[in-house]
Amino acid sequence: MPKTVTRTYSRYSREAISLLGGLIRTARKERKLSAQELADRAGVSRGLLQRIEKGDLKCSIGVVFEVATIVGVNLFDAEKTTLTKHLRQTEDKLTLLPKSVRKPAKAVDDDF
Amino acid sequence: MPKTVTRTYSRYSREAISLLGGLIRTARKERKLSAQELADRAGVSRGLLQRIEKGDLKCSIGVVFEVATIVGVNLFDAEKTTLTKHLRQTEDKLTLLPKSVRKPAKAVDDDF
DNA sequence: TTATCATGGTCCATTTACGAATCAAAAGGT
DNA sequence: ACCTTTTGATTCGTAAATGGACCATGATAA
Repeated sequence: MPKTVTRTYSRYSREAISLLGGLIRTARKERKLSAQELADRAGVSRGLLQRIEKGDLKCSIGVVFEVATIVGVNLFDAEKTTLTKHLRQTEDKLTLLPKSVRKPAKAVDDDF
Repeated sequence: MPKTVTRTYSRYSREAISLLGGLIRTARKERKLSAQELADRAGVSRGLLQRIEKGDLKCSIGVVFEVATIVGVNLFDAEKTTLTKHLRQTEDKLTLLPKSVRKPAKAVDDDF
């Protein structure tokens, strides 16, 4: 018998993704797009779009973001700061941090 | 021969997800977690975490959000307004909108 | 009311993502 | 310098996601 993978998700993750799906659905209707139309524009099946709008945790993030972008729901509001700028900043920050994370071997002498 | 699905993504989607991965990686290192440790906590393999941090568009959104949540990267900052509140608001908005989207059959007389 | 279209759900075939194991290389502590 | 551990990158088998077709129901325009 095949073993089934059961993932656990935090309440926050579930709610956040559910909210995202709701925002997408709302935005779609406000723009008067049928599910099929939006699905076509995003290059996905209508069934998948349904799951996205329902907040299905197992949809690929690329597809979800793509659909969201099409109807104008942006996670990172690129108002003041552009996304690319953020990207660079993140990279910069990473070069400052140690490249590999490592625990001290034993107890250090700051333990009293 | 099996036909291969090739998706197209907008620049925004790619950059946003890439940024998200970078934020996760930065947060992980700041918290001095090894990739293996974070992967364990999230219940995913180290390989998958690598792809997430790299900004792989094909990872499931649930897993990405879960990892992000663990290291403290929140998409919707639940500061002032809680997520649940937003959820309710979205639902309310949906009930106001027409339940199905439909184009008018012919030309309406508001075209002059 | 009626005809039309959007939506929701299910089933199946196929593609794909994911976990596990492995290896090489780089990095950091001592 | 040495040794340990993190990281990056493969490969492969299996479980899961996705598309497509289908049907039933619901909603809306005429």
